[in-house]
Formats: sequence, structure tokens, C-alpha cells
Amino acid sequence: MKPSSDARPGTANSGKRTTIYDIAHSVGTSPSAVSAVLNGTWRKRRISQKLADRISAVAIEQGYSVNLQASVLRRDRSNIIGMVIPKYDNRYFGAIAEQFEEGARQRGYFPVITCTQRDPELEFEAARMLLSYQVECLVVTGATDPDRISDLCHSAGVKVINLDLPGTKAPSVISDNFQGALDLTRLLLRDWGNEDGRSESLYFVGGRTNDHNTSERIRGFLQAHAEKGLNVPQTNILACGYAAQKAHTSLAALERLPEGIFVNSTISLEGVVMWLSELPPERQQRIQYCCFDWDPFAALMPNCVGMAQQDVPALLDHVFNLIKTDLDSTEIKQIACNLRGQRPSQHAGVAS
Amino acid sequence: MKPSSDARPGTANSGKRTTIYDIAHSVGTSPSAVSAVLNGTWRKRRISQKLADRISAVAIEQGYSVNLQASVLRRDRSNIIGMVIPKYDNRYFGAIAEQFEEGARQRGYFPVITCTQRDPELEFEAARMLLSYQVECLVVTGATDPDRISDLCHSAGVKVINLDLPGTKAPSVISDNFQGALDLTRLLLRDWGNEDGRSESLYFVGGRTNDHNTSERIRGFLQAHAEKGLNVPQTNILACGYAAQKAHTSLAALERLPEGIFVNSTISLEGVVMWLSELPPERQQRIQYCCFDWDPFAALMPNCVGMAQQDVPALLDHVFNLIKTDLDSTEIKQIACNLRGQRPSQHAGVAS
DNA sequence: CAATACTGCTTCATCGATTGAGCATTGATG
DNA sequence: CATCAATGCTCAATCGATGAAGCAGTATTG
Repeated sequence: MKPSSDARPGTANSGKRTTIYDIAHSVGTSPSAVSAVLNGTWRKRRISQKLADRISAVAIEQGYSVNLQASVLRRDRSNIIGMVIPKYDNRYFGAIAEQFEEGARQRGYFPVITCTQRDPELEFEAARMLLSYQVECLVVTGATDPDRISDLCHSAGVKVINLDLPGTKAPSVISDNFQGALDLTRLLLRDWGNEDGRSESLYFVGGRTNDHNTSERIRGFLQAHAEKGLNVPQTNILACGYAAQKAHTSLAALERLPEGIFVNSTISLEGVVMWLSELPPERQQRIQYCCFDWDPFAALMPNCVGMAQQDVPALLDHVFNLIKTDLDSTEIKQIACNLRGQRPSQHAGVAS
Repeated sequence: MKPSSDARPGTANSGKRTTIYDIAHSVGTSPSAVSAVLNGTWRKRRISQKLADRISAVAIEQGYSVNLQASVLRRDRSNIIGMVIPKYDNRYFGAIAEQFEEGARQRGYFPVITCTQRDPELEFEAARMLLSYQVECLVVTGATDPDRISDLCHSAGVKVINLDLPGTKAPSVISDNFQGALDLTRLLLRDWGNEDGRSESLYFVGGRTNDHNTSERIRGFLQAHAEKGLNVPQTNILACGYAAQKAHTSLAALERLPEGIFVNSTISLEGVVMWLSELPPERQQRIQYCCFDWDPFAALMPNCVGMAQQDVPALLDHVFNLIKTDLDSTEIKQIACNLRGQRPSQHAGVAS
């Protein structure tokens, strides 16, 4: 026997946590029998029903719970899977986090998520930390430099998957940003040049031109304009980063008001609606927008023509499939977005 | 020396993770020297600068990272603090999660958050799981039955703190729901009986009457009515739970349209605005609402008169203070909310 | 020059759970 | 009755990191 033999049987072992040694002592058996009973391998290890029952009873009575540090250390598998995510402050990342946890639990994993505030250095440090906790697999969501983290994981023999933003050194699962942006822009441009008599090209607000998603969305945005024979001046692309304030500032700096805006994320949209709300009502009403990503309130705002909702369940299904099949490609899987148009009745409300 | 001596020095130890034994072997020194160097205690343990440098170099070269399972098992402290949270799908819980992580990291802890989908059984299981990971402290956010989790933690000698919803067996940090609801209701009732000629009492939508926050908010709601000499019929309280769909259904079932609604959470508000958007525009415009909790888009919706934003930084400050001082009271600390009124220009927009 | 202090490292037990190997005991078989 | 198998359990090594104790060497002191 090893530790604390001062456990008073029958009373909650206050202070220190109960171990299998405490229980073995109370029951008068060996730690290995206790271990077998409590981790479910006791039938295989030929422990009698009677002893198993006694051990279980004492374990419950003393409020035992395994020390997973010890357990994981001994076994080869940790059952922990990690996720690095930039923020929790919008529906997209919120849904990813929730469904990652749910999917992980369903598959018998213990999920650990770390939020890294879009800070590349923190992303890397968080990944390192998760590796130290022996994660079996790491899902890197929306990372600025996913390849650096891929290298880290490979050298530790840990599976990595990129989500939302692709990398070149691990399989990636992302949305079909080009098609989504194309559809969304078409929706906003649908009535352009008709009844309303609008003819200018749209503005594009938010994101960073050097990130893959933004550049793909710009490509879709431009193609939709080309289809209509519209030319987009360089100055209409305001890829000002992912902060609400930046979008606000960029728009406020414009000399002439835009007629329509393609907003690159709900975060940027916060800045856009803030800016809109500061305009006089009659000017507000002229400005329509659409937004990549979905939010239940934003979708019902008066000037919102449509949103592209990323298919989070499908994204995570693919992630978990990759985890299972441990395919070690560097393929980029693209998932279609769901286009959500404005509800008709609200639309009517605006027109009044 | 203990494990894998087949490590080829100079190459990434593919497959298996590098351990201090591998490094000790490569450098030609002892594991304990390696341990001391890599965890920073080497000066205290009188390791020479020269040896420390060689060890560090090899560690970096081989991509070493500590096995925290082993490390935590050996030490008495884990540095892990856990949080159980119901959802990530709104700004309030999103902000709590983000700031919990940030605050924890600043204080040298490793935060682990688990999302439990408002499922009491999952809340309990998740808490149990976090205990198995040797958390030093557990923050239980918005739990249905926090006391049951408190018992669990006490028997394991682990500190617990309730956040958002109070319990009786651990210190709690919550918002001042009564005062917040009182202020918010007053705001919505401000013009009642004047220009608009409205005289009915408001409706209260969302939450559960048997949860502390909802009942406190109802108390504030009623008091604001009493101040105006308004009587609130029992049928105006629609505490239909925390799902958007429930709020929608409850409102749709009403025979007469309400003139004003106090919405108990942004989740419920989703159902409310959905319901509103389905009404004909001229009826929509008559219905004003306010909402406990804050969301940047919801705050700018045409019919929104105001929101009560819970003070997440202050809430978490108190949580971390409690963790530090390990006070074992069962006190309930209440934090004031910030009332956020509708921006004037948007208001004007609605009136037009 | 002996006693003492200091430097720089290694040895080994330990944290708690897991698991292959092995030891009694009982029952079945030829 | 000897042999073999099955049953029910215990022993002890192990996972990787940690740190108290200890052991050589070198430097300092009286």
C-alpha cells in the first residue's frame, strides 16, 4: 500500500482526494482490484461480483473519482481532443465550440477548447499547452498561422486539422467562401439597375486581404459584379481587419455614401450597423447590405438583404471524420454555405 | 534511464513524444538535471549555465514539451481551473468564457471550460470530469442545481464558486437582477399613459419562475409597475423557459397584442423578434420591448427601447478575488447592471 | 594540512492508476 | 490420486516529471 492510510472509513476523506489505495484499505483488498472494478475491466480480470459490489459501494460512499492525470499517464491514450478558436463573441464560433464539444463527447473524447483572441503568439502558445496535456488531436480554428502549429504537432506525433482557415501542412475543412460570396453578392445586386435605379458597385467591408477566406470572398464579390457588367474600383474594397471599430472608421471616412455593402463578418457588421444608426434616417434607408456569416438579430435588421450562414454541422462532421480515419493528406475540403434571404414581411416594413 | 533509448539524436523523434529521458540520453546527463533546466528551477538546484544551455538547445531541437499529466501528478498543484457554462450562443456567456480564460491565464492558471447545454445531468457529469482532471477550483455558471455540484467539490476538497445563478453551499457572484429589471422596466414604462396613451401593463417573456434570476427580475418588473399604479395580471408573465421557440409560441398564442414586452434574455428575444417580424408592419411598430442582457444588433433593432447589460468584467473580478482569498462563505455578491438606452437617432428613425 | 563550505551533478522514491505475470484454491478429468 | 483448467485475487513494474538527499570534486579557512 502506498499513500494516506489515515483515511477514516465511512467518513468523507476531507482535504485529500480519495485514491484507489484508500478504497483498497477500507475494503481490505488490493489497489489493482479496485482499479479493475472502477474502470470496468473487472470481468475480464476475473474479479467476483461480490467484491466488485463492495468496492463500488465504498467508492461511492467516499466520493471517489479517478485521477485522470495518473490514468492518462499510464495508458497510451488520453482521449483528450483540443481546439484552438479565436473568439466566442459571435454565432459562428459559438456554434463551432458547442458542436465540437457535443461531437467529441458523443465519440467518447474529452474536449478542451482554448480561445486565443486572434493573437498569433497566443495561438501558438495555446497549441503548445494543449500538446502538453497530451491531446490526441488538435483542431486549429481560424488561425493566423496554422502551418506553424501543424509543424509543432507533427513533431509531437499529434494529428492536426485546420478549420475555417486553411493551411498547407494539414487537412483543412472550410466553407466554400467563393460560391457563398458569389451567391450573396448576386442577391444584393439582383435589383441593381432596375426599379431603384442604382448603378454603382458595392463596397466590401471587413477582413484581411491576405487571409484565404477574405480573398476568396472578394473573388466571388468581383465575379458577381462582372456578371452584371459592373466594374469595382480598388477603393471599394475596405478589408480593414476583423474589428467592429475598424469597419466603422473606414465607412465614416468615405466621401460619398455607398448604396450597398457586402460585409465580411458579423463582427465587421457591428461596426457597419453602428455607423448606419448614426446617419439621418432618410439616408439610412437607401443603404442595403448583406453579410457573410449569420446572426439571428442581424438577419432581421431593416437594411439587411441576406446572410450567408456557414454550415457548422457539416464542417464538424468532416472534422470528426478526418479524426477517425486519420487520413494524413493536406486536402482542403470546402463546404457549401446556406444563403438566408430577408423575410418578406420585414422587407415590406422597411419599404413603408 | 527509463524509456525509449532508440531516439536518434538530432532527428525529430517521430511517433513517440520526447521525454526528459530522451534528452538526458542525448546530452549525456541525468533526467533530473533536464527536468530542473526545463522547468526553470535549475539555478536553485545548482546546474551550471553551460549544461543548462546544452540541455535547452537539445530540447528545442527535439521539439520537447513537458507531459503535464506526469508533472501535475507529481506536484501538489495542477494550476487548472475549470468552468461549467450552459451555452456559447449569446454575448453574455461568450463574454464570460472569454474573460474567464483571459483572467485565468493572467493569473498563471490553465482554464478549461465545458459547455453543458442547460442539461442538469450533463452539468453534474462535466463537473465530475473536471474534478478528475484535478482542477484546483471550479466556477459553476448558470447551473440548474449548483448545490449538488458544490457537494461533489467539497467532498473532493476543491473550491467552488457559483456564477450567474446563486447556490446555498458556495459563494455566489451574480448580477443585481432586481435593480436591473426595475430600471429597465421603468425605462420602458417612462412614456406610458402620456403622449402615446398606452395604459396597459407590460408582458414579461422568458425564463423560469423557479430560477432565482427570473424571480428577482419579475420582482423588479412588478415594482416598476406598482410605482406607476399599474396592476399586472398573472397572465402577463410568460416565463416559458430559455428557448427562442418557446417565446415565439407563447406570444403567438396571445389573443390581443401586447403594447410592450420585457424580454428576459437574448435567447428569448430571438423568438420575440421572429414573432414581431411576422406581424404586419403597422402592428409591429406599436410594440416596444426591452431586454435583460445585451447584444449589439438587438440593441439597434427599431422597437428596442433599452437593454440591461450585465457587467461581465466586474463579475469575473469578483470570481477571481474569491479564488485568491479562498473565503469559504456562502455569501451572494450582487453586481449592478449597465442600463443601455436606445440611441436617439435610431429612435427618430422608428418614429418617422 | 585538516576541517569546512561550496559547487555541480546523480540517485532514488514518489505521485495514482494500469496491467502482465503469477500465486493459491477449487473443480473437473482420466 | 495425479493432472489440468478455471477461478479469484495480488505483486510489482510502469508511465514521465519532480525534488530531497547524497556524493564527488574544488575552494576557502584557521
